[in-house]
Amino acid sequence: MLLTVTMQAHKLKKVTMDDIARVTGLSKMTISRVLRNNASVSEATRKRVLTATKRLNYHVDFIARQLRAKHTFQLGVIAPFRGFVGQYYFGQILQGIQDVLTGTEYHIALFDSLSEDFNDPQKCVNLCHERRVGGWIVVAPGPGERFPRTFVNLKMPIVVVGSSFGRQAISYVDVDNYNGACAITQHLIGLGHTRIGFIRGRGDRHDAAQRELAFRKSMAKHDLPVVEEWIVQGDYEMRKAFHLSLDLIAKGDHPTAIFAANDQMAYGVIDAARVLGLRVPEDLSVGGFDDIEGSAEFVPALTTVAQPIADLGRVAARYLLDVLNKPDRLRILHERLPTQLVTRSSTGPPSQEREVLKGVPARFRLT
Amino acid sequence: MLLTVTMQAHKLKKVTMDDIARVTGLSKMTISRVLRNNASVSEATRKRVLTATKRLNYHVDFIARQLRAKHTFQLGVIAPFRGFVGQYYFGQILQGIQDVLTGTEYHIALFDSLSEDFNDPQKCVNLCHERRVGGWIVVAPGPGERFPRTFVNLKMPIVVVGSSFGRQAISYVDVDNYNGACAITQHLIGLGHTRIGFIRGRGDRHDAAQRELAFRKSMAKHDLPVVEEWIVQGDYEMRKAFHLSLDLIAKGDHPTAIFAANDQMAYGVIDAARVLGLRVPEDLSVGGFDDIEGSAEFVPALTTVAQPIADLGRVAARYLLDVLNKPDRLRILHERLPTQLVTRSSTGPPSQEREVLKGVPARFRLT
DNA sequence: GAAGATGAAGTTATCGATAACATTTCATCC
DNA sequence: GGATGAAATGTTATCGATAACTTCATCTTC
Repeated sequence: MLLTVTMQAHKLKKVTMDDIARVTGLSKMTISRVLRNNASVSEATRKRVLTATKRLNYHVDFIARQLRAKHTFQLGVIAPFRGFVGQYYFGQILQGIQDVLTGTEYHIALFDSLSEDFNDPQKCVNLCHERRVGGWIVVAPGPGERFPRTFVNLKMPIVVVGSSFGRQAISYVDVDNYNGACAITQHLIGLGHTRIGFIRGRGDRHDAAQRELAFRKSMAKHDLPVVEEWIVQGDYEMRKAFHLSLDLIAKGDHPTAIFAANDQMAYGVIDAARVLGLRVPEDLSVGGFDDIEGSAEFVPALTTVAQPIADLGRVAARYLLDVLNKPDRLRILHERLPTQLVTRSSTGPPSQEREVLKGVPARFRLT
Repeated sequence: MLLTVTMQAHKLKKVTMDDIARVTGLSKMTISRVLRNNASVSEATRKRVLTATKRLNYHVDFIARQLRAKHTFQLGVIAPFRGFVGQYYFGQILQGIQDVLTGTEYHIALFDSLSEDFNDPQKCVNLCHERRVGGWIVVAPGPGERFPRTFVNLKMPIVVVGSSFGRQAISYVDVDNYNGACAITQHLIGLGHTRIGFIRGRGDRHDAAQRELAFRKSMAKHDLPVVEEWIVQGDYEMRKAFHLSLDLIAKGDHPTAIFAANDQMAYGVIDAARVLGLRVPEDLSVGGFDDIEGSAEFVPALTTVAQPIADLGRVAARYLLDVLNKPDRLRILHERLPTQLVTRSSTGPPSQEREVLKGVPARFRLT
């Protein structure tokens, strides 16, 4: 339904500083001084100006101010819209960024990293020059994305969140995936598990690789064998992990513990275990990574690795504001925030009895 | 780790039109005409200008252009960061908006509706005046939020997504919650169910109310009794629905079908059924609403109501661009996009046997 | 009481692009 | 060949705020 209303739309005859100047009999500059609150103005005129400002309903025009300041008081946040925005992880980062920006004059401009604007090198350069944001926060870029490097070349302040770029001259903040994954693997080993499976995250992701590496190293450190067919390729989604786990568990000889590279997949594993009649953690311990919303209330409550996701956003935003305030020197930030092992009820010592059976209950066994 | 590199940071000595004009021996205005591609310029000068433009690596300054155009070529998207951004629903809407904006000069500025900027009336007016966005898209405002009205009063182009504002002079796009909920209720009734439970969405949400109303009316239309203790208050989250369902089903006398007001809650219901040993759909049919990612692959595949969520964003963005292009008349948009019933395997005819038993298997029964 | 310091304003130029108007050029037509 | 007008280009003013400089009055200080 589309009503056409006869009505003057949004026609701004904006009140400007000139108007205030005329009304008060002062000069435009004095008005500016009062409003910016930064130079010597007598108390009397200050009052006079503020009164007029209120009476005429004056508001600064940011665009004009920006033209002088030469940037827009915005931070550009670049994230992959498809499959990422709309996830808990992204929401938390955004929240963290906003936390820092609240109370400053800065706001968020949001861009889709999957759009042509970033993947066509020419367009990318244009965008970067034309949209005069103060700095860029790139969220979870894949390893194939080249635009962060372009931005650096153009001398734009930039910080990457949730992907490490090694020792390159690109700033980043990430969580410490490696040590987090070590912690949970060692937790499982400490409980007495020797037969541990691993469900990988998306193949193209840096964090997935880190978590796997940590798993392997931790196993090796304790002289435990890594069974290659118990390491399967997931995609960070619950469904895939569910089906993978059905296969994995249904094999006569299955692990007593599974470390899924994120919580979503851990849910899938538990779901599969339940379908096959295995109890968690008595028959199968399951560990996750992320500690997403709901993992604490999940039944069974999930043992996982908590990431300070919102802090990623906070650190990134603070870094950029800092760079913008002191643009004389460009500091490069390489930071990995510590994670924390959260022990709940989805993991426990392996049941000796089950270990002997080495398989699913007979009624579920594939023949 | 914070390295301090001695390096000149982002110091723009921008190339301007004046530079191009000087180099080519033309006037600034001609340069502008070539670049904006809109007036008569000879092919020769056009080439000359474009060459120089490339050679000097010139890029328009959006801020300056904005100052003349009197707006920022941005659409302001306002959404509740806490608990909403980071959800599938939000991601889809954003994607839809971006779809429309891609190829235009417009970009997205993102604001948190929960921040003081919008809830303090004074700050809200300031923000609205100062950030010169072309128009505002307000995503899923609660019924208590007053700022959409403020924006309308200030004559700002605005459109609300995912909440209806009745016949007020505020534009909105929403899905047709009412008819969608009717469809799935009738589907259950059509299968032969007469004992149907309902799990409500969040109490303060308009869509939750609509879905409940539709459920009640549909039941009444078929002369079926609405059992009040089978209508329980959920919160759109899986966990709550899980626990509510445990209680609901564990009562000796339980419904043969449950309509959960969204898919997340439907998952919770199914989970509870599984824990209590009920088969879905043989012992309990479960219907959802939303058709979120994963509902098709869920086991059992979920019968639900598909919403064209991304279309909400598309319609909203298109409406705003339209208003901005023809600002002479303000059109008011009231649109409810149709939903579609998706029949999958989580619903089926009630089992006669179960109906007689009217309860959970004896071993689970509370005594 | 004169020189200099301080405070409170005003003036001018500028950020970079573009609308509105003005001018020049040149082809076309009776 | 002079009138006509469209095409191609130039000039000026403007968007709104602010930095940098200037002016003027008042206040110190020896």
